[in-house]
Amino acid sequence: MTAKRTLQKEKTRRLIIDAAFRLLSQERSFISLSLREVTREAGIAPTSFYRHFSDMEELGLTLVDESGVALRQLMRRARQRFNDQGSVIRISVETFMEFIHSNPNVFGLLLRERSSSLLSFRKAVSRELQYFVVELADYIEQTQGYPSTEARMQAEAMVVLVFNAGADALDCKISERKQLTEKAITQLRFIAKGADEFLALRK
Amino acid sequence: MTAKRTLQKEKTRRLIIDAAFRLLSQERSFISLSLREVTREAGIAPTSFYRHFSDMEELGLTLVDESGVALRQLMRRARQRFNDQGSVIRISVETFMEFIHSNPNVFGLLLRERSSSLLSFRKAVSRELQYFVVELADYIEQTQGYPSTEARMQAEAMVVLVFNAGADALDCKISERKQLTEKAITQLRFIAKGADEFLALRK
DNA sequence: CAGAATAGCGTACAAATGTACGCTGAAAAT
DNA sequence: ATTTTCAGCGTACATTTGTACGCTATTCTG
Repeated sequence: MTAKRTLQKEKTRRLIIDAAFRLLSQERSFISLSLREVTREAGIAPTSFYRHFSDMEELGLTLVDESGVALRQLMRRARQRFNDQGSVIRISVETFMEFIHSNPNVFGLLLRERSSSLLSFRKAVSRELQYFVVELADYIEQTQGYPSTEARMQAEAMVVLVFNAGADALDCKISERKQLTEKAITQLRFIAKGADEFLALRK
Repeated sequence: MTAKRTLQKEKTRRLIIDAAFRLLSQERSFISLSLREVTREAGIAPTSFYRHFSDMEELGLTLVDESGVALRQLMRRARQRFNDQGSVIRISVETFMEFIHSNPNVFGLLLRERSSSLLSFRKAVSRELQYFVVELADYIEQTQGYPSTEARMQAEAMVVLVFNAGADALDCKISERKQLTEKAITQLRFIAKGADEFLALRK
């Protein structure tokens, strides 16, 4: 058995990851973090970092990945609510906004690294966003009976708009977030109605 | 008179600004540029930088500003084309895509600093984007007769989507850009049609 | 239990950074 | 003509960075 060691290693790895997230939360982009800074915050020696990640890039990709997991959990939660109550659009947007409110650092990471200077980061974020898009497109395809191309376009537009609203939400007073949410909802309704009309005309 | 000196100073200032743009063009975010790097590229001594900017931040804001000017010029060009030919949406998107193609560094700056870790940068980019939004909202208000709130929302959604398509365009092969453009156009048409329907129902 | 493996540490070093300080020569002001 | 101004430079220094190297103590393997 190799239990104790593996466990301890996992623990230190978590220290590093959590330290990085903590540093990110305070208005800093991942690229601006230094290896030493992260290890300092984690309470380990700089060189110990290499026992867990070969690179700051590797750590960054791990963070993006973890953020993606958090987002997917959110999606599931939102989908459950569809069945119970309210409009799809409203529930989706509101769930997303709640997520941003309670995980600003996680969302902030995805937001910033979406246009990172490192291609690998951009690709990683883009991949995470695709989960969102695909899920939503499937939903649209099934409930509205749209062709998949159009469903995909609609879903993509919606995700982009919600993501953007989230970015605005991070910078504005919490009192203004409600308004921001309503704006996003209206914009998504534009799209939903527009796609509907668009397809009707094509028949 | 104080002509010769002022002129020379202006010239060096341009050297700095152009050097920064040049460095940005090659897949680097502004934050990652160092003062020394910029002066090296500009061919001046590091300390000379301070004769022109107190800060790298001040230089960055200048770059955003100059990019904004370039964008506004673009808007004017697009508006002229409205009168001649084609649909508003198609012309707008295509003009934008052309801009990105011929000024990837300028667009890249705005794209990345939109979610910069410096609040001042985010505000600056946001301000530049507002010009776009206001112009478009006015156009919609006048040609379609929408209430200004809805026109604004529609314009904002459109700008966000086009901007996003631009981001994708930077990363994909040029052969795929045409497709990306068509997708954006379809998405904007969703919005246009949707807003129309939305307002019709409210009457 | 003896020996191998390895997580984490401390030391060390070269490279790069921002910027303080004082100088110089040319342009501007007097 | 003399003095003042000031853009640009060179030197200098304290910080910070990434990471190579070897040691130690603990855990795992046989």
